[in-house]
Amino acid sequence: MLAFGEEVSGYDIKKWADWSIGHFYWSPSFSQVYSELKRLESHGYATSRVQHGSGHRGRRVYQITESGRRAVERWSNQSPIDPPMLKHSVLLRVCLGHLNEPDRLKEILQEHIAHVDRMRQRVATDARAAAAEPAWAYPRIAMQWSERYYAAERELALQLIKDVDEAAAVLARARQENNGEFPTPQPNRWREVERKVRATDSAGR
Amino acid sequence: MLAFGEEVSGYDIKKWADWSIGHFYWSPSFSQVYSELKRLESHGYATSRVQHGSGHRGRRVYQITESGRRAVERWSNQSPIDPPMLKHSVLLRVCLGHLNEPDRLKEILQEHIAHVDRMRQRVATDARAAAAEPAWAYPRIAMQWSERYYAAERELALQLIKDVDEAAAVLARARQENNGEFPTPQPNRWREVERKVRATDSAGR
DNA sequence: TTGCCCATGTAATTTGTTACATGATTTA
DNA sequence: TAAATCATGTAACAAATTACATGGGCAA
Repeated sequence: MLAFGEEVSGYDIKKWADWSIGHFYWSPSFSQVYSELKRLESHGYATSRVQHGSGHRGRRVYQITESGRRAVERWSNQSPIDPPMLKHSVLLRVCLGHLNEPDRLKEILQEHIAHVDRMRQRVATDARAAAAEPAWAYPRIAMQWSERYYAAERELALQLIKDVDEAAAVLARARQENNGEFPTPQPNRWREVERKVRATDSAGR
Repeated sequence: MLAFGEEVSGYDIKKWADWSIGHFYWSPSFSQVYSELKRLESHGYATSRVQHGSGHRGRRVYQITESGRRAVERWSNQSPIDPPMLKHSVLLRVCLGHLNEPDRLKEILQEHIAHVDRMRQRVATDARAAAAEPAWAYPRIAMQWSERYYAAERELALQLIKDVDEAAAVLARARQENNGEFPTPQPNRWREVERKVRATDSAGR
């Protein structure tokens, strides 16, 4: 975030992260921001000074160095693009759906949708605000992406609510044919499947 | 994953995680799987035994206990539903777009799309395979969700490629008006914006 | 018969969070 | 003037990865 050239404090960075990149990249805790800033400085990627007076009790502000700018540019241009990492605990619950009542599962999905809608509203407002500064042109299109991402997330969750009924029906039918017991998959059945899938997968390339 | 009732080893779990859960929840490293299994056992949530012979050099397999089943059921039903966590380094690069040539940025987005397409193909095949086992009804709809998620990701990236041109144009124009220098945002300008946004945000609730 | 993948783990390290401490400033 | 928020940090802990070690089975 220092790469935008502003002189900012750790507190600023955390707040800004919550506001913008937090939507598509997790926002670190305050304590980590502070310690990473120190690390950046020790590597010569940033310099710091303490701002006194004018209503502050000594706030340390950081500024990127030329070496730091080059390093982040190098990262952005050349580092391998690793796949996005997602930890979607709601989907994890769906995957373990047989442990919940279908209605409870759908309730959880509705709550999830409500949260997504709130986030979408927020990022939409922020994206409009970002339009005021030309320097924020790229952060702005990233925020617009987030807005559309939340919209997609909503639609996917709605579809999933329908699918829950279907899965519940499949399980109920299998249970009947299995004397009321939850059907256990054939031991290690998924391993054959995975092997077969991987074979056709590598053949396709 | 033990909650499906099968007796599995750490290796099995890791492979299965890569295959299914990995699409919507990150897949842990082998070493973590092994140590977490030990922890589960120490808490009485699972039992283990060593399988000998038949082409194995002593593989330790784990099975969930009743206490473990109740614990995961409790988690799934009652634990607070925290928001999904995303770490999308491609979007991070877009956000830092002013460090790259727009063409390089679009190249990165194209590579990302290619990766997404591969993953989508894989999960689609896996989801079809999962249809064979009634016990996999819920994992299956989770995989179908992943398939649609990848489809959405693709569309979002395509839109973003268009937006990059727009942002590049905005920046170029601002640079001209700024004697060829990259425009720096007004110091802490975003803080006012954030304050204003938050104010209207809380008023809305 | 050599090299590769399967399989299981340990140790060291990195990454990131929570809990706590502290004081200054704003606002109700 | 009390409570909330701004602001900066430290210490302890938890989560997760990488590097490494080891041996068995299988295919060229």
